[in-house]
Amino acid sequence: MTDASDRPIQTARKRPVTLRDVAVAAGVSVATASKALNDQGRMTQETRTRVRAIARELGFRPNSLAQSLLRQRSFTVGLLTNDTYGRFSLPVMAGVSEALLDNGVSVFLCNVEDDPRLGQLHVDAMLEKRVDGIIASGKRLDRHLPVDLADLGIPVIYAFTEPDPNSIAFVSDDEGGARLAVEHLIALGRRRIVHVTGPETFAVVHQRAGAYRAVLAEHGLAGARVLTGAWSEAWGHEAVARLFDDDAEEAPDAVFCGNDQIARGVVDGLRERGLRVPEDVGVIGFDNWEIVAAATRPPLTTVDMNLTALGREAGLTLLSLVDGKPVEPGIRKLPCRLVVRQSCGRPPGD
Amino acid sequence: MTDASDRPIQTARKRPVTLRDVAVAAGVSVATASKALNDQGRMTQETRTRVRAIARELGFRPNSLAQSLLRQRSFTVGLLTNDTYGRFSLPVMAGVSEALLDNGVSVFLCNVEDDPRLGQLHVDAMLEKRVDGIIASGKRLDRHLPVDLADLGIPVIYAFTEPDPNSIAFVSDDEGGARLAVEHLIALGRRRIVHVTGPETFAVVHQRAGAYRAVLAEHGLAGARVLTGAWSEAWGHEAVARLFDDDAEEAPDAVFCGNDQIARGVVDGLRERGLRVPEDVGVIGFDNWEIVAAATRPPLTTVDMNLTALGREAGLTLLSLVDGKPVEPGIRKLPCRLVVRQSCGRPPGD
DNA sequence: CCGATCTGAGAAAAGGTTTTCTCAATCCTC
DNA sequence: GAGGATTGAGAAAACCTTTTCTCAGATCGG
Repeated sequence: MTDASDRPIQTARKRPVTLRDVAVAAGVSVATASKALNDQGRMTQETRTRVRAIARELGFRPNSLAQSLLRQRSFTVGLLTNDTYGRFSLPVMAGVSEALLDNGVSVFLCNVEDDPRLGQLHVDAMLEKRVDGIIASGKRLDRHLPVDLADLGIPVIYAFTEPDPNSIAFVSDDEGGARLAVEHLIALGRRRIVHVTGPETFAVVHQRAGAYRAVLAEHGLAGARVLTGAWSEAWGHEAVARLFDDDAEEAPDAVFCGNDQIARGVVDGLRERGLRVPEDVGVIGFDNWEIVAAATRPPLTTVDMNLTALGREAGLTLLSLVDGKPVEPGIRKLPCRLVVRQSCGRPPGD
Repeated sequence: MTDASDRPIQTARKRPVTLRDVAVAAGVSVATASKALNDQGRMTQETRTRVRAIARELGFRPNSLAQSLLRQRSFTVGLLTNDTYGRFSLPVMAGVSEALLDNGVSVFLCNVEDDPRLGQLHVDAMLEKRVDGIIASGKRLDRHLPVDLADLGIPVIYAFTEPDPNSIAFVSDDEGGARLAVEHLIALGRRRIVHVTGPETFAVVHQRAGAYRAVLAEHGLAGARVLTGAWSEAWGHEAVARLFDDDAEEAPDAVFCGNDQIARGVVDGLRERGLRVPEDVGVIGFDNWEIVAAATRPPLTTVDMNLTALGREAGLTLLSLVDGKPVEPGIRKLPCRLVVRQSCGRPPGD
């Protein structure tokens, strides 16, 4: 077999066309070419259009490396997260990306797991690449990323993760979300509502449980009951056993769950006991994780934390900061949204 | 209330330390400073260590924009995907990122959905940022991204998505994966194995079904049966009804499912019929989507497509290409891996 | 002690773009 | 027609780093 040197082999990239090439082709100086393309400086309309036509023809793309070097601005930001499976940070990322794309800003995604060494590595890489700012995100509202982002010399925004003191952060309003859920159940006529949620080591567990108790109290309902466990289907399943096995006459008529997986376990557990959802027991989840919420039978009514909107706000705020506009430090809570499906029954008047 | 100008407000980023600053502080020229830091050129050891000490002291970080401009290499690549929820592309991304981080390369993540306009926008942005190369990924092996990546002038690698002709691609070996699954079931003594999978519009459905039939034939087993439907739990559930309602004496003793969600639906359906998994029926999934596979009761035995390894290979190959090394075009199939949990029973001798 | 070699370090160019400054030519006004 | 204003366009500096070239002084061999 001879050397198949005619076979197409991927290699050799062509030299990109520079402003100089355009200038030469148009018979003007690079300065004039630059001004023609940027609508700057003074020249005849003829020159301007000629340069532009040639630039288009040659497929000229300004080298953003050179621009960045000059402008001291890279039009690049870093998104740091420890949420490997993207459960929370991908929606945030979608929002950030959406907000920034329109401004010509690209996003470096860096997953640091929970490894400080990896975190430092990524932060160093971002700093060297001269990102204009950093958005820190995560999988938990009450845990720090394994890196210190203070005094980096560039703006930092926290989105859905534990912020540094005196920084700017966007988080979901978990109390508000819990209120939405419980008030929805009450509006549907449920009276014996229990709360099955995650481990007590999570701050949101307390926030939501507090709101749950407060709403019950506001409506004169006694018998608040909070069961904490894992964030898993198995725990939802087990919680049903605990709730419905002892005294059936006082059994709950609704379960407010700390996430959709627990809710799914609860629904499955109820069905195995011959209890109908939503006729006998209403179930409401949290997170609106489509893949779980929509696959549950019946599909879950749940609370959506609006993570994409949160990411969008974070992105826009970061841009303000990069532009030098002052922004008050503090934690902004963004409202949640109720997504009504079928696991609680139809709302009245619907 | 007076103007609280003493309140800490995020603004004003400090000017980064440049090589010039280091040189001045060390009393040498920038050329010498550069050489000192890069172990180049000739100078006394004393000068070298002094410059380095000062650089460290000042927290000097070379501006990678300037380096990139000079080296014609940005140490940046783009990862293009249309997999919004990251089901497939996040593991790929993890592998890519892992392979590149060690080489000082950062990754722009760009989600283009299925929108050609968005795709073009992202590709243009990447080209302007002078990425060294692009990795195209997706949620489906037999669909193109909504962008044309040919003739971009930079290397492109396809990972878990439909490649252009004559390009370089890494995909999972779905036939091999299916063989693993069916042979596993046969090794466990199952004889009446059916295949419940996704829509016929997917190429992988045919590939896997073909391998399934082939393995049955190789073992002298007749009665191959393929049921196609949606990639959903609901379909798995419904398939069980079709399979187990008609003639119970010839009911299957194993179900090979096209993905973990279908498998989950099958397991649930079987339980509702009083059939035990794995004692009465073995069930095997595909994808090894932890969140589904591990939450199923019993946990699913399933096929893992090794997407992270696939991403790593893609990343390393892209680097070779960027370094100018020639790489043969073609499609590389990477082997799948069987993940044994409990839904098929314990393998003999285990 | 003189020419050749070696050593340490700086000057300058390059990479691509933007912006300010400069300058020659043209136009206007009186 | 002379002086000033205006216009079109180019030269050069700046952004920051790397690398090649140059050069003065020191060292060495004879």
